[in-house]
Amino acid sequence: MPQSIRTFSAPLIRRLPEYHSYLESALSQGLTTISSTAIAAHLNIDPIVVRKDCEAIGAVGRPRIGFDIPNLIAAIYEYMGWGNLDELVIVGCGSLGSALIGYNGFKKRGFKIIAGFDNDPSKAGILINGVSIFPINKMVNLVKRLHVEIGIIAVPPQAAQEIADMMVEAGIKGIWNFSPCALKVPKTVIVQQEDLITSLVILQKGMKHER
Amino acid sequence: MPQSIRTFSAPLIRRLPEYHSYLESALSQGLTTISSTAIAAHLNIDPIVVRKDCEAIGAVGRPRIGFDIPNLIAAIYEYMGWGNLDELVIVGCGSLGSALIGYNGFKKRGFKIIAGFDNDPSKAGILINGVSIFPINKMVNLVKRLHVEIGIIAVPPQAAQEIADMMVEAGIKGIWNFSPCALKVPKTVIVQQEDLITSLVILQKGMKHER
DNA sequence: TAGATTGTTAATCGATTAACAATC
DNA sequence: TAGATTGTTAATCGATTAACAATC
Repeated sequence: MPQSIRTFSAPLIRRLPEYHSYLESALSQGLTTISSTAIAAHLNIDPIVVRKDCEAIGAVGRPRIGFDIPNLIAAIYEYMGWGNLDELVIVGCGSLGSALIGYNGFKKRGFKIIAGFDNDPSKAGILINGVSIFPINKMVNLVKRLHVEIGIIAVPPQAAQEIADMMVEAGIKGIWNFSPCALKVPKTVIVQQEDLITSLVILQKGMKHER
Repeated sequence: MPQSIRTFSAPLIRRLPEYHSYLESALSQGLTTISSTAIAAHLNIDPIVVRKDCEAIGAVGRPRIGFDIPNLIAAIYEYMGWGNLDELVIVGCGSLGSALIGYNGFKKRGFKIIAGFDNDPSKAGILINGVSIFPINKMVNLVKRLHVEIGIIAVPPQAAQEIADMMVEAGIKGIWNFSPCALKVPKTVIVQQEDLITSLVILQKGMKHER
């Protein structure tokens, strides 16, 4: 089945890395096959979900035996696109921005922050975790020239829309927005809102609901 | 309608703060009422969604006129619980943990980080953004004594399960987990997984889907 | 009144869960 | 063979979208 007609589903994308990490550990323990039941038990979810997800990414198992672990790992790796490298730029190099630049998890998943931008002139020219920081007025040209398609916004909310406009002008197609504010962008540009506090409220509400 | 039988829905919780921020700006421009259509147009969503959400939080509008802005703001404030103060502790004060401790957005939404813990002895006793950092072996007692119910985990993945176990022992009921790994906890404890890279992959997949 | 907007009931859609036949 | 597990089809559930009567 060609990639293009596979369905795209956020819950699936969230679960696959969890399967992957468990499969890696199972493989390192010498196992070669595993049942959906076993994966599900370890992750505390329903086995049917695991079977459905395997089906969605095109992995096939064998009745009575389960799934071949290396195959399943490869299918997840392929579906998640961890083999391709995607380059990112980030605008806003305060404490959150710096933490993102310093985060090691990007590389393993096929992402690389190639430049940072900040409106504080004293930051221009410095390196954070090996990434060069530029003044913000260099952003549009640099992004155009390097054909970067994903931009991270980690600036105060009042500055976020202006940065988003610049990113759109620079040809960015996807914005990962850490500012708690709605951005106006053309329909061709996708915004992934990362409102940390909202996640925390969802946790809090979930706790009250549970009680 | 009492709080307890209102439905709990994550998408709703995500949208309400966006309404709130727009309502605040409309109010500061001297408006006193607003239609769901106007809110929806500004946020690029369907007006029906806005009306449904208003209904869910118990706000009532008037045909032809719309919703009273102060009332709607109050209803959101109440539903989100921004008036109550919830105390948090954080374990792991590296760059991500420090960025969270330094983040200003908690206060406005009724959250406060009251202590940080780290296994690096050189950090014991220091202040980050006014928050005291303690050695990790003080965590269980302090959390028990202060009856803190929410814990943040911002440690490397290989240490996350151990910290989660300690938190459960300390009586924590909700864990906000920034480590990319599944945690095993009793059913009475809720884990909100905050896998940053997964959000980025969802953005990336959305872009490919769009194209 | 006329018409814009709410509130409500029904339809759609997607994801999860259930049931069960196929298969090794 | 017997039985565990897959693969598939159907049912459920919740959220979104649509339709429309009520109302100011």
